[in-house]
Amino acid sequence: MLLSLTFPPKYRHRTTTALPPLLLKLCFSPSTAHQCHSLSAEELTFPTDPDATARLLSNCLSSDRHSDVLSILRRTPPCRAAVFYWNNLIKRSVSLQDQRNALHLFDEMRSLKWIPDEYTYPYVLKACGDLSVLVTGASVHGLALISGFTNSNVFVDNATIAMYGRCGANDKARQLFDEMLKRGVFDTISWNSIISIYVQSGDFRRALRMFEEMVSRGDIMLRADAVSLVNVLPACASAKSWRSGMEMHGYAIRRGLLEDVFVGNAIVDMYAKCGLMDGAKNVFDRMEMKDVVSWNALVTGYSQFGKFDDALGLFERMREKGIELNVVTWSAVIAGYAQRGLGYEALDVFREMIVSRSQPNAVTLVSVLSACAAVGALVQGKETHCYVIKEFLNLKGNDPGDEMMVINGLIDMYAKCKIFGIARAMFNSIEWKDRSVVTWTVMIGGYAQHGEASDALELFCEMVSNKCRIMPNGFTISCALVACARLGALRLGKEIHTYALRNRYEEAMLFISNCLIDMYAKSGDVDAARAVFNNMYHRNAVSWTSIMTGYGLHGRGEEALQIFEGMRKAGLAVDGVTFVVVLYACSHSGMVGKGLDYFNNMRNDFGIVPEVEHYACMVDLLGRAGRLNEAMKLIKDMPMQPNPIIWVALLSGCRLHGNVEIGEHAVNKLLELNFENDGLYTLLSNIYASARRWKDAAKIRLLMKNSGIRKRPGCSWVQGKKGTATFFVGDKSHPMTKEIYNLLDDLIYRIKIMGYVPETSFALHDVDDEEKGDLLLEHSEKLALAYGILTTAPGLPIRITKNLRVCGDCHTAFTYISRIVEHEIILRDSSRFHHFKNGSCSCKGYW
DNA sequence: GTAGGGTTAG
Repeated sequence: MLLSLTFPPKYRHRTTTALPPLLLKLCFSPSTAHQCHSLSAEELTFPTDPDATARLLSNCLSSDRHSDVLSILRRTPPCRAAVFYWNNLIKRSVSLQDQRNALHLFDEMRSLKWIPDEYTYPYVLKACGDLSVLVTGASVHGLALISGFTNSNVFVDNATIAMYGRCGANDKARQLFDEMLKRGVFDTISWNSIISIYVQSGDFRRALRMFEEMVSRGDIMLRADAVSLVNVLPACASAKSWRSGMEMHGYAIRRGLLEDVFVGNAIVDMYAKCGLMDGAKNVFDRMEMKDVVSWNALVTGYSQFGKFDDALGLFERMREKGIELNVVTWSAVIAGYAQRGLGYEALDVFREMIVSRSQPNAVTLVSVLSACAAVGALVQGKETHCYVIKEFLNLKGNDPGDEMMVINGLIDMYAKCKIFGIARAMFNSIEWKDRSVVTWTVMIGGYAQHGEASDALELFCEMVSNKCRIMPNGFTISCALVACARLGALRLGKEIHTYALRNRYEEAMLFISNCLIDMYAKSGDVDAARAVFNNMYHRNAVSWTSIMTGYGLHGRGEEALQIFEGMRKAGLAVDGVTFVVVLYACSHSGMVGKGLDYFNNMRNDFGIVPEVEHYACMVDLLGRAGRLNEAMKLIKDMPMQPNPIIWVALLSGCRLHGNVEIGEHAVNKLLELNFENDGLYTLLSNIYASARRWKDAAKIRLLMKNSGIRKRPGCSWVQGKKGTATFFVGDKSHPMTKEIYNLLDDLIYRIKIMGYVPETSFALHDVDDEEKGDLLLEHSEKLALAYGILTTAPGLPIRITKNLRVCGDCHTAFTYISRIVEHEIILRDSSRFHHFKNGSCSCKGYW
């Protein structure tokens, strides 16, 4: 129909039955001729005059009627002169990012017996490269080879190299490049292509070497141009080789290439990524032509090297100057806030972005979600989820990888807001094949960090099982180790340690090792933690503080302080966190004098102002040592408002030393702060019970009952040969219950002879002492110990973990029992580790 | 041919 409108009327009644001689000559096969004969009546209006066809094609092309061009080509017998029009259609398709269509056009033209020329191949090869279809690309390469274009036309060869590069066949690309070098037929583009391949595949060193070789050849015909620099500068940036970058900067000045805004931008970016912000700023200031990319490069440089204020200043200047902000600018600022944990500020910027009608993309949304995750802003996170559904997901032209990233961001956000139900449902709804390592990792990490450590490990095991066979990355390993640390899952932690060593996680080894230190220390084996620490190539402040915390946890304060001195000698910056750890180690080791010294001198000697956490450590330290009045005085003299942690620390001290008066004070303060939990009431009730104030203890229990607060049940677990056995108070569900209780009876009988007297105040119940002794017998840690003794080979340590603080009576009983069993008993409670051996405990009373 | 993003440790 269209055709009939565009044809000049004089051709209307001509038919194609009799082809003019020229066209006949150019017909390649009878089949095409046959097609010409089988046109419908309407289509018979097609011009038979080749000149008229050429004019018509030219007209259609110049008036952008591309579908008409195609229709005409389909009806025109193949001819060399008109291949140009096919090329044009293919080129257009490629530039419109419709690579599939480009390949279809190529197929169609060949099936119609047209012969592609030296201009066709580069476009088609580019389409193959963009689609990363190696097999198709190689067959196109083969066609070009038979047709005689390969090895004779530098454009086709360059395009072939680029195609192989995009398909990941770097060796093949290099082979072709080397052949071109041998023949002496190459140009700057050939070099740029091969260098670009190395940059894309992350082989920055080789890319830089190739660039140097290119420049040092001194070939007048082969000059590195703006494209070469723009190609290779990101390699300097990624490899952090600012020396090469500076040489390129010099080269750009010598060759007058700095005027190219792309080159200028690439140099600014190179300096910024190498952390040389002054260099970046200098180049930026001297650039005559700047665009939004120049600004963005500088803004992100400042943001990523901790100079976020400078980044924000630039952002403001951009706005003052009326520079049109693009999605990258907005995203960079949002991400900057999010990374610093300033989630609400990030959300404000996002709101502004929407108001200014900038269209957020995947990167923006991911940053916004990470902002929500950082501050646990569930409502805003859900709003963002709605936005994602309405404005982003299933949008035409979305990159599936981008969609996946946003979904990962959503899962992470829900998990960090502790909405595991939604997070897990989203995770489950993703098809197996679509789940990436990151998808698994955000889910595992979410569980691990927010108290669902066993779910984390279950998922981790599923991920690496034969069913899934997903290779965890460094992040995954770290998350799994965090979960092990939480559970004290030494056995699995060790397995993961071996796995990490076997599978070479070099680039993540700092993180993994730091997690390993923490895992070993929190699983009771601080010496293994120390071994990991000693074997590290690189250590950072976290490594030092982790091993210090480990020693602190185990009451090995002297060693912790030695580590602290080592850290200072190694020239590492000491910060507030370091001092929290130092004071913590002192308090768990009863080193009151040392702790006071450090606390009193930290401001003068290290310039660190004590914050509320440091005061909490001091209250804990004095409280554990029974110096409760001093602790009270410290709280009174604090320059800031005491927070619940301070009062809980004081209350624990009161429990340990039976101080009713100060304990009541602490509880009142906690209630004023609306801090209520089961632990608080249990502590107070314990304090009353130990002072034999049964009525008050009963009152508290009644209060708990009436206000619906239930004491979290004590729960202990022990790692046996056949996995982990868990015990609650009075638990009789274990298959070995009979043996366990028999052994306990026997042990208690024997330690009573040695002088053990049940400390009945720890049984909350208001019953006579004989019966209380029985209730004490049923404490979960005692059950776990008996099970441990029954299932552990003599000489090996028994590792028990308790969810709450260990009970005082159990502590005494364990001390006695450690004299008669051939095991070291390592008990981890919610506060610290106790190593019972030969009738003494490592905590030396400071528990 | 340049700029931005998700998951890890004290």
